[in-house]
Amino acid sequence: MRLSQYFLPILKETPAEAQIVSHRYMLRAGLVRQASAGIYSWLPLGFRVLKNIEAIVRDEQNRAGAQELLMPTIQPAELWRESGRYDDYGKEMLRITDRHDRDMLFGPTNEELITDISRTSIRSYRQLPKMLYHIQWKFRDEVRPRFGVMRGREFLMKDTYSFDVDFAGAKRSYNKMFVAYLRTFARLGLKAIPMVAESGPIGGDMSHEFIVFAKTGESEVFCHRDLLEIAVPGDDVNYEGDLQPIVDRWTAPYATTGDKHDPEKGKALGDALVSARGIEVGHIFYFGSKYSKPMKATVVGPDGEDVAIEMGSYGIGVSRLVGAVIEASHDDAGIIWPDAVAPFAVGLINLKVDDAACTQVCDDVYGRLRAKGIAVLYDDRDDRAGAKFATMDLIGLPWQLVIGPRGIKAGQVEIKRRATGERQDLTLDAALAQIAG
RNA sequence: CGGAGCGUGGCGCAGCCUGGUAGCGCACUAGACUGGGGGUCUAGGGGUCGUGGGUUCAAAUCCCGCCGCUCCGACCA
Repeated sequence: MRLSQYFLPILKETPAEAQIVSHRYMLRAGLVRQASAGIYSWLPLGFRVLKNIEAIVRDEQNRAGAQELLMPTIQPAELWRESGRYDDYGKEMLRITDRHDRDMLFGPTNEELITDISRTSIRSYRQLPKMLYHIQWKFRDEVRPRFGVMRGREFLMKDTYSFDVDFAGAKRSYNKMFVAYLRTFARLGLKAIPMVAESGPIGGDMSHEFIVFAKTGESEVFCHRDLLEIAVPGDDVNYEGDLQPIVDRWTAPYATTGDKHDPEKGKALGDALVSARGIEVGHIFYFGSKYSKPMKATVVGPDGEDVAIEMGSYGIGVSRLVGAVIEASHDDAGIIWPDAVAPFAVGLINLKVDDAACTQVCDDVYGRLRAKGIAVLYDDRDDRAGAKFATMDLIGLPWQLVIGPRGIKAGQVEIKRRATGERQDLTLDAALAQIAG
């Protein structure tokens, strides 16, 4: 993409409303624009990041055996009356009335819908287990939206729901998602630690929040430092095998969010205790028959008796992750995108567009990179070198390829790794080889 | 939902206290000079001062209502 033609509204000054670093950079780098409190438009650069994150989330869900579907944003109130949540949910739920005066709502979550789907289509235990997910916009009418996309009212979320005939099956589903989440966040370049979370109405230990450390995190968290060093399951992980040892390994060390912290246990860890602020990027939990019972989602079991389906739900805040990644990866000059989510892999800087030879080389390099399938943002604008460097640093592309008349004379180009700031003068071929990695 | 604050060209702000010609920086347009870390000069365009009412000869400025947005707290992926 040629920057001269790209829609990238960069802000030199920080908008007054942005308090935390990810929000500031998302506005300044032209990723999003606020439409209303807690509601954002995604501009081209931000949209690319959002889609990259979504693709990784999707890939890992599929790998774990979950199947994608898509449920609507607008739901009938009727289902929520069945589960009893229509009255319980309160003002966070945006209620709507259609032209026929029917009560509708903008979904804050999808348990009711998915339970309705399962009860009409899954009749026998032989059809289980199943894991279904969707990636969809949700709306929660937060009293006080803040921190940009980190706590918006409208947000993109991946929700998986598992269906099993008994607890042992539900546990296997839970473990699959546990492992999938470890892998997903690692691929996004994040170190996310599973922590014991509020277990909800069912109790037990099958509820974990996945937390990313960040100075601006919204809640205080505590964990054993060993958790920061455990290797994430690799591509070869077998989801059909026994995942319990992996889960045990990750859940053995102490790790909990602030509200469940036990100071005694913390003290016992001594130097090994890590206390930090964290951002919740995922939450998995088992809820048994909480919805299947009232909504009569049952299957015929092996013994011919009806049993309520055992369910769990597993969320990842996709849009929130854009903010979380920035919180975890930035410096004073701007964003530092991990390779896996970067909107473009390379920023190509033409230092002197009115130098015919220089532009010739840059155009050629632009073509070669694209031919290799490498996403490149080509700064072909007639602007000062300094301004171009500052823009590239702000938008945080992993590689900068800098080409100017001076280097061309010496047979060299400069590549800069955004994350380290390291710069190398190389021949063009060597630079391209390095970028292609 | 409790407490606090802010709405003035696209963005960041001053002006308001003490009523009297709407201003600055950035961005934008044109030209010239410049050219390896957010350049300089010249000349321009763009604002019914959130909105409705009130006071007054006169309201961005004083008073009241409403709307929007932000911050602290409680709450939440």
